[in-house]
Amino acid sequence: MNKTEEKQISKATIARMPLYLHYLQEENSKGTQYISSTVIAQNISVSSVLVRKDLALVSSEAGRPRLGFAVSRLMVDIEKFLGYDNLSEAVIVGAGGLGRAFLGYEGFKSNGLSVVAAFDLDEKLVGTKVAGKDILHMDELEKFVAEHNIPLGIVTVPKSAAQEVVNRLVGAGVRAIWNFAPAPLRVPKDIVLKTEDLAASLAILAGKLYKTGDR
Amino acid sequence: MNKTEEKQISKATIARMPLYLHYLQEENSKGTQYISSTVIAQNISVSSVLVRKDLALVSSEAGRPRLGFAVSRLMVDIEKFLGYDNLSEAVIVGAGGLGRAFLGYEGFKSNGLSVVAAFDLDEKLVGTKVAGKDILHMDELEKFVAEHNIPLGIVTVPKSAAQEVVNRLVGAGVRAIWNFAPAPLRVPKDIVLKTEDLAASLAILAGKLYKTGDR
DNA sequence: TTTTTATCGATATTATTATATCAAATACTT
DNA sequence: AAGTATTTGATATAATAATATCGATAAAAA
Repeated sequence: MNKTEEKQISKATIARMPLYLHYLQEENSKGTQYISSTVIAQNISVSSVLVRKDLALVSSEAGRPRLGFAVSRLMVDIEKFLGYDNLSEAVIVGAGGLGRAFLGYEGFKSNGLSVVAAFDLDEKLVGTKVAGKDILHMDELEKFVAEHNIPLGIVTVPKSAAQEVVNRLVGAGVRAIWNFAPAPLRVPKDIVLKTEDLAASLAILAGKLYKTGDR
Repeated sequence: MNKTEEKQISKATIARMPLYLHYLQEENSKGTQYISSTVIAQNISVSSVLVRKDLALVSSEAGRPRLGFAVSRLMVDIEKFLGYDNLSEAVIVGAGGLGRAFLGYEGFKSNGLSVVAAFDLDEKLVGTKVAGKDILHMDELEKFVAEHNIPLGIVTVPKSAAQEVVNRLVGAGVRAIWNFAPAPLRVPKDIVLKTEDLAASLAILAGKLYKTGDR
C-alpha cells in the first residue's frame, strides 16, 4: 500500500532525533565512547526500547551487546539523517518581532541552519542589521534567493501576507518553507511546508493547565 | 487503569482546536450561523469524521442534522475548553532575542494570553522596554510573579540556566511553564510543562526535505 | 403532509505508535 | 578458560489515533 519503497519514519521519531543528538553531543564532549539505550532513555525520558527502535532506523552500525552504541558514529548518523549537512542556509521574510528574533537566535546554528538575511517592506527596517545580518527590501527577495541558492524560507509575516510571500519564495526557488504565520498555506507538491503553530502549542499547554488546575 | 475519571483528550485533538476556533471566528465574522463538519474538515484539511469526534468532546450542544453546529456556541465551547478565559497573563524570563520577540508578538493576544513583563540578568537590558513592557531584573522575579498571581512562565534563557529559572518560577507560584530552552526540565507533578523544541521542528522539516529533495 | 436528503453520532475497522518479553551476543569477571 | 551479567534486536502485545460504515434524525422540498 505504500507508494514509496522507503520505510516511513514517523514524525514522532524524527522529533526525537534532535534530542538524541543533543545528548550525544554532550556525552561526546565528556569523552564518552559508548552509550547504552537505557542511559539515553533516562535522559530523554522515553523507554529504552523506543530508543533502540529509533536508533535502528538511522544507525549505520548495530549496537554492541554489553557496550551499547558508538557515540561519535551515532552523532554522524543522526546528523546525516536530519539533513544537517544538507540544509544550511535560510532567509527570513518578515522582520517584525519574531523575524528579528530568529535573525539573532543562535540556536539554529547547532542544528546546521544559518539564517543569512531577512526581508521586509518597512522602509524603517530596510538597511538596518540585526546580529550582523542585513534586512533587505522585499523587492530583492527573488534575486537574493536565486543567486545564493537558498533552500529554505522562514515566513514570519502577518497572516494576510503569508500566502503571497510563500508564492514568491517558491517562485524564487526555495525547496522548503517554515511558516510561523497562523495561516493555512498552499504550496506545490514538491515543496516541503511546515507550519509552526504557536497557538496550538499554547493550546496544549492551556488545555493541560485547565485539566490539572481546574477548581 | 486511568487514574482520573475524566476522559483523556489527545494532544492531537487539542492541537486542532485552535484551528477550528480560528476558522469559526472567520466564518462568524461573515455572519455564518451554522456550519457542517464537512465544511470545517475541508478548511482544516482533516476528515469530517475526525472533526465530529473532536467537536463531540468539547461541544455543549449536539450538532443538528442537516444544519451542522452553531458557530457562536462552538466558539465559546472551544475557548472555554482551551482555557482562554483562564490563562491570561504570563512573564518571560530571558530577554534575549527570542524573549524580546515574544514580548512584542501580538499573536498571543488572540489566544487569550498577555505577556506582562520580562526578566533578565543583563544590566544593559534591565530598565528598558520592549513593546511597552518592562524588562526587570531577575531579583524581582519572585515578588512580581507572586504579587500579580501570574500563572504562566515563558522560559527563553540559555540551556544552562533553564532549570534554575524553572525552579524559581515554580517557587514563585506559576502553574505552568512554557519552555523554549533546549533542555529537559524537571518540575513538580502538579506543574504543567511544555517544552517547545524548535530544533525538533526544524528536524522534521529537514527530514522531509531530505526525503523529498534527496538526489 | 409526505418524501427526500444532508448531516450527525455511534460502532466497527484499520493504521499507527509505544511497550513488554525474551533469545542471542559479547564484554567483563573470576 | 569458563561462567556471568548486560545489552541488543526481533517478535509479540497493547494502547492510541484515524478512518470507514451506517442507521437515526430533522430540515427542506414536493
